[in-house]
Amino acid sequence: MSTRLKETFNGSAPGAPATAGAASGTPATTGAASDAARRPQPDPTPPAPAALAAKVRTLAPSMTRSMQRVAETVAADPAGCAALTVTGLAERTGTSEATVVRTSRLLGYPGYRDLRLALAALAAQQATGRAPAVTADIAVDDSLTDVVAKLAQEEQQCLADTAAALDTTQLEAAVAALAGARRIDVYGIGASSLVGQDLAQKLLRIGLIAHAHSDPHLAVTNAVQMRAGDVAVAITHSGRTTDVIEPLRVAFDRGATTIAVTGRPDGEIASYADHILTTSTARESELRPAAMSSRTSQLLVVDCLFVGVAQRTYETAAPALSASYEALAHRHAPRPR
Amino acid sequence: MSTRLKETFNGSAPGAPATAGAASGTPATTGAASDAARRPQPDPTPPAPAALAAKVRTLAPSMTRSMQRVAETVAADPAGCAALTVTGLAERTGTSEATVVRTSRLLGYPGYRDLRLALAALAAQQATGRAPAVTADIAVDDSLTDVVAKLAQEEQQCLADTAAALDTTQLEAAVAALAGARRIDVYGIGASSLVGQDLAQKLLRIGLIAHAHSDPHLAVTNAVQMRAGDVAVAITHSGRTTDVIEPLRVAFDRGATTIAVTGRPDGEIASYADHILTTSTARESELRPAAMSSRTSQLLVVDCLFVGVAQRTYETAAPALSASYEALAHRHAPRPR
DNA sequence: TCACCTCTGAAAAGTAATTTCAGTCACCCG
DNA sequence: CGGGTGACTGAAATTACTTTTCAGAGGTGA
Repeated sequence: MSTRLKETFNGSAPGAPATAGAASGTPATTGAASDAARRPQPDPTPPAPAALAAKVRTLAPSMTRSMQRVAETVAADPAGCAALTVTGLAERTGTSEATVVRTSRLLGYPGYRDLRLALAALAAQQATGRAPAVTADIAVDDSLTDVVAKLAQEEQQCLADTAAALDTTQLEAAVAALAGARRIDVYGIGASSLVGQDLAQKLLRIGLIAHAHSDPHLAVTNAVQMRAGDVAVAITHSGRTTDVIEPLRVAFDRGATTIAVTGRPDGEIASYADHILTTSTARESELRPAAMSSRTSQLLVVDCLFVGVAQRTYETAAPALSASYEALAHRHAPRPR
Repeated sequence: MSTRLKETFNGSAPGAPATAGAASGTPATTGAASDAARRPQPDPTPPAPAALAAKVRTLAPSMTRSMQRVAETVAADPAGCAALTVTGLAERTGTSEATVVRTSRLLGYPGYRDLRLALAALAAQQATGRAPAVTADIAVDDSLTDVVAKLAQEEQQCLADTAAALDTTQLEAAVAALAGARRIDVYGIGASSLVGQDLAQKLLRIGLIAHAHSDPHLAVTNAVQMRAGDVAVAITHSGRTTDVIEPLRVAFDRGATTIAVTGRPDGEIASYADHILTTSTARESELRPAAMSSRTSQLLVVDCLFVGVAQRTYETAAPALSASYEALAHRHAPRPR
């Protein structure tokens, strides 16, 4: 059958011998025209996406021995072959460049370049497909690559859980209280102390009077000063950290509005909280103590509080934000490069 | 291979006195000298797999305008760009072939050919992967429900980007250094200070001697005491916070092993870091300053460091972890219910 | 304003892909 | 059994694409 294409692909009819440049652009002779006309489809298949192995099997019978070698090599190790040039692949399969190109054509690509691209794509698909859920606990002998993947995965899950479980009504109330507060105290101990400082830093940045306390004694001392119109925020994952509950109780008794950010909305701390924001907890393992996921979760809640407050005090918050940015500029070395 | 590329920017190597040196290093410090001597490796970046969008964001600030155009085009439409030749992409972005090649290099590939391969791979992943994830900026009039959803979404993305872009080799080296450290100093200012404290807290928990400094003067004072066998960690998103660079430089000069956790691996801080861990940067908007995403990213890196160290010192870490847990038990109110 | 320095793209140089072409081999027919 | 025929193959020539070089444009600081 004439389908046995004359190696040449574009309409360079044998009519014009040698013929340098003219080939592509020239409208051409009758011979070329009819050739083009009779070239309905070089190959009915569009650049195959990922069903390459199947295609190789289908087409194998119509291939010559050398071409089969190329096709099989390619199907067996897409990733490896994608890294090779024509010459490289020719060598690896013990054939010539011409054969590689011919194989590429037979498989439905315009040339080797495109086969190579498809190979890279295929390799990527295989790679992602082969990476199933990494839900397993982090083990002592996990590679660092695994550790990174698992940690990222777990924290992402934690964020999703927290967002889904967060009570918008409570959040709304908490934001309103913060936005109108005369002064804000934040209580947190240990890991939660950092979250508290983060909140206080952010609120300060938009012009609110906020202070984070991690010293239980000082916290209580300060709490005594609180009164109606003030807001106290307590952050504790367990919901029963006495050193944090105590100042919140004091502030509550003094008439301040109290907010609890906790993973145990039924804990003792709930008794003294006007608004409760629940953080979620991920499974924890030996190497991944609760502190990690609770922190992630708490920070998301804190960010939500901050953005909410910033929205409601936009008139003052926006200028304050850019001002604090400007003020820090000179603490940085001159632009590199 | 033999083609020793000429235009190689390899400015990535901090030592290159050509550009960076002229600009910032002019004051002629001892740092520059020891720096050149101890320069770790020419290009720490392996061909990124799929973290391309993140990488573009990270590197964008250090790119010229035309390069940014190329990088953005490529990040926005990997599939489309994979089909283009250098010339095609140059035309599409209104630049020249040279610029496209330069951009490819900056992104960590040997040349355009390889970037194109990676693009094809990325496109394939995206195609099989999930929906494009629509992330609009947070607006002033968004409802709190929207705010929660958007924040959670963005932080998740940030985690994924960070994990994908994290250089395992660097991480491995950093973990090894920390695990064997005689003492560990952590430098961080502002928002990064909290991350630093988090790291120090965690390391303390597993029996290492770690201290976080947020006072620049005290940090330098402490850095002077560092010597070989000690490890200094600096955390700065911008990579050019002088108050953090300074103590790291001092520790570096004293012979300590230095680690930088930064969003700008090409920043000045790179000159004094034996190991660089790159955090990724999310788009930032007015209501969501860079601090938020950088913090999320930094914390993931810190967690990875911690888990890595805990694995390598498991014999002592495991008992230490449970011991600290026990020790805190009495600070909690009796179990509710 | 001038000197300097970086960025940029046009074009040269180089590398990889494609096509040509002639040699080889197997098969088939006389 | 021998000669002819046609298909397969790889070396070499050609073409397409990529990379490097280089000089001018545009900006910046003195």
